[in-house]
Amino acid sequence: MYQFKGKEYPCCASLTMGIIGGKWKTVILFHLRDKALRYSELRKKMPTVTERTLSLQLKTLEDDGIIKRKVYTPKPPLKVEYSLTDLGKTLKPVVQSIADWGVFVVEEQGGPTV
Amino acid sequence: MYQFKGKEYPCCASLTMGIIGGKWKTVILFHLRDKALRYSELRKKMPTVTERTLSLQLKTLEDDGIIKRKVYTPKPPLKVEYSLTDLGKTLKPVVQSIADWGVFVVEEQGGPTV
DNA sequence: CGGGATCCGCCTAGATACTG
DNA sequence: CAGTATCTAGGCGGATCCCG
Repeated sequence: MYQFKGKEYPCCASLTMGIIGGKWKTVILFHLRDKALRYSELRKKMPTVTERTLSLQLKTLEDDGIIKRKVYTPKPPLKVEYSLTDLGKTLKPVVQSIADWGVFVVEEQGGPTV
Repeated sequence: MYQFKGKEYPCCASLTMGIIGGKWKTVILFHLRDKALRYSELRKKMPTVTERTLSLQLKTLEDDGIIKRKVYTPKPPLKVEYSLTDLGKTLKPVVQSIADWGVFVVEEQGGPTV
């Protein structure tokens, strides 16, 4: 049994998936892997996600201590940037290998435009 | 846009997650990472999964060409073994890094029994 | 032994409208 | 600009029973 943030997981692999699993979280982490991004910048990089879902996933990642949210303006219009925490940075190799495999598979079978 | 098995993904990372995402698939792949296992052996290693879900996830992974199913007996009681395909073996580094991070996190914060 | 069939609950995520 | 509120649906996964 593995535990993290009060949740229990039957396997070390499922713990990680509990944190970065779901349809969008790895995509968010992938885009934040080497620079902070504003909310609107993330939306541009993820055109098919809804505002609500993006917002929810960001909050979940923040609660899990993977990303941090920094507000720059005291009053609207707000400027908010998201970036990886130190813990989040330890996920970079994981996210990278996930992303690499996606590229690998597309290049292997079928190929993209090649 | 990335494609695999007729499905479209907005990001290379989401493609991979489309294949190994979900609550159980990485756990299955983790247990199959270096040896073939029977259905009942997988169940023992994953006590909290239901038969239906395990069966469903195995079939999905098989359809995606990640694992293969080999039947050894012509009549019941059946002996069936699951193992990684060549494509599935290319996922081993990904699954390994996912599993490693789970172990890392547990050791970092809180620690297990230590 | 290794599942398939059925039924169902819950959570994830989508659509849309609205606000500090 | 960066979200929140509400409502909804679809699918994942659980429980149970049954069959080759």
